[in-house]
Amino acid sequence: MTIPAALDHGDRSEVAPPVAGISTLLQALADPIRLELLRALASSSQPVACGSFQVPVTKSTLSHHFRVLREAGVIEQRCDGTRKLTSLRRHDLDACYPGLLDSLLRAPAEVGASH
Amino acid sequence: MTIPAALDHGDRSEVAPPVAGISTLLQALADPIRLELLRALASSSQPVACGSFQVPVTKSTLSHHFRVLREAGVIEQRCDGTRKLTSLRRHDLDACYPGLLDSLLRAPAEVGASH
DNA sequence: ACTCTGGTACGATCCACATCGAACAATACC
DNA sequence: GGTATTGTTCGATGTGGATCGTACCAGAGT
Repeated sequence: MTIPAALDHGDRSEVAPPVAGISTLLQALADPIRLELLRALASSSQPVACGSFQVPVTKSTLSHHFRVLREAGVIEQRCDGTRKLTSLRRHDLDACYPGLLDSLLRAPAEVGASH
Repeated sequence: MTIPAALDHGDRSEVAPPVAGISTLLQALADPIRLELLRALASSSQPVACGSFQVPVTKSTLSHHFRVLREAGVIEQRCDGTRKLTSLRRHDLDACYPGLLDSLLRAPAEVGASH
């Protein structure tokens, strides 16, 4: 079940942790800001740098949100020079919770997620 | 989208509130206890009395959880003599968030949801 | 070397919430 | 009437989390 060392690209600094349990996952996704981040990530095919998200929080708070998403197994981040590219772990999520991500993305976005 | 008054049965003491927004809904379902309640409700075809749930909390806390679920639009409750029968608003949920409920119920239950 | 730029880490603050016990309300039963 | 039974409501409490500012760190560019 563990990834054979020969197949695991050694340069991944952060071995993707398992996707979290369902309540942890829901908790991670229950925050409006994080939901917005999820949508942004889902709507872009390429990994996105943390700084290029338009959310009304400071960068430290943003960093916190990314940590929560990462620890819940929702996203993956790899360093690229001075910035960090974030991408959705769509495949893993679909494997663990089939249909969940799709149904969330299909849901109408929260208008004015600021409050 | 609002229900025409002529079609809305006036005798419903609790006019089923609209299902909440996605983050509120996720927040409501993120709690392990409430997820357990959801599963119990989903697995029984008939409405269930509040007291007959086997969760490790006092009845006041249980009442609180039911209130959260009710206000999020997840459940519906109607009085029956001395007890209150709770049922899942499966249809409304499926209408608002297609696939969400199914994917949640398909997810593996959190083992020992007690803590 | 210095200086941006992008991001993390740490402390502090504030607020929401899960929990409890106790008091209360309403129905059923004797 | 009284007494269970079933739930709700109301403090009070503790904990977790969302937020911020500041300090810090690592690359990239000059």
